[in-house]
Amino acid sequence: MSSLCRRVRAIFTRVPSKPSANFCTTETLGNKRLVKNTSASTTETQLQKLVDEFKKSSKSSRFRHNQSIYRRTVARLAGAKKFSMIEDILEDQKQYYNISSQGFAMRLISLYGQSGMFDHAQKVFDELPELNCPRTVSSFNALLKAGVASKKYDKVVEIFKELPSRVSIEPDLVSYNIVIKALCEMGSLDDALSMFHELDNIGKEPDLVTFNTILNVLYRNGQFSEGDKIWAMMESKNVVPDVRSYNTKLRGMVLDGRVSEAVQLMDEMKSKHIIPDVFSYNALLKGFCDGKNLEEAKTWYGQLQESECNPDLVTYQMLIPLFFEADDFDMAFELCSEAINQEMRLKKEMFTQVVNGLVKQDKDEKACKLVELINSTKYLKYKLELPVVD
DNA sequence: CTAGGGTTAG
Repeated sequence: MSSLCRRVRAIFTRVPSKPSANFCTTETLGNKRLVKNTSASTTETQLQKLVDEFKKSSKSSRFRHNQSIYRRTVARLAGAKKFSMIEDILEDQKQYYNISSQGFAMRLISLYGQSGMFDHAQKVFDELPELNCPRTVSSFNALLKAGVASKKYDKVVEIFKELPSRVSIEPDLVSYNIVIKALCEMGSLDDALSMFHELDNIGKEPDLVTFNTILNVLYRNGQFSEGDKIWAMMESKNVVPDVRSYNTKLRGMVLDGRVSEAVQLMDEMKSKHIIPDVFSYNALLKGFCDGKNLEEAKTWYGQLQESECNPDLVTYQMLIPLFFEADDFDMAFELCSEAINQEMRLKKEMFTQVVNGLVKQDKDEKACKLVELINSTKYLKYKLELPVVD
């Protein structure tokens, strides 16, 4: 291998926590040789352990009060597509008396929704009376939301149409907001808009959430003047736009190529004491990334750092490619370092590009520094190989 | 003590 070739090599290797788990076994199936990595089954075992621990812990009512541990655990299992494990955990919860408290039952519905298991969510809703839990508009809304979360938009619309009369529930504004959201997500913009306009007829006033949902779908789809009309309607109804309203408008302007107007809108927000958040900054940064405007991107990244909010994964996923594609590997290096310090889970490929670019520009010291920084982290699941430097 | 709705990139 030529030395140049070796120099630019920065290959990622998986380093398991225990070396003994590193070996691969091969087996033959017909004429194919399959490589079976034992770390897969290690994960399986770990997750099963997690499930067992969880079920044990949930005997304690104190544990059951902890919402976030439910979310995190279920999210992790869903990420690994271990749906039967999710079922195992959540069905197990039904034995506890507080399932009859509406909040706890709704949590199950919502957790099933979050995992994409809408049928299970629906089953919990159907079972509520047996669980001594009254079905109300709140649990109905939890079910609708579960449908949106699991992207079963047709189901949301269907349930909204037929279920209330069957179980005598009166949908409220929250129900409408969720269904409007579902219609937006399934691309039925016209239906979403007609439901929005129909609110008036049924004696319901759209609120901030309704407006933000509609504004988002309009601006996102390039219907800028329609969005502006809705914006005006919102103000005429004395619904005060919040940071999310502004963010959706910022993204609209950027999508429309009006980046300097977006900058002005940012000033307008500040003058109205609406503090821009990381979504606001990301919206502007997207504009500068699309326009390959490195200087403005640097400036606004600086503004973001000085602001009360922090850059997030989206910020770095936009900015790092902007700079390495323009061969500004020094800036890419800075961004990577900051991202790592904030424990951002960037893809290994992104780091490879930066390391390779640094090596290409003979910035070996930085290249090595970056690799060492990555390898010293505990939160990243991969390791980099040090570039071979002459 | 546990409850419901709206935002970004790739």
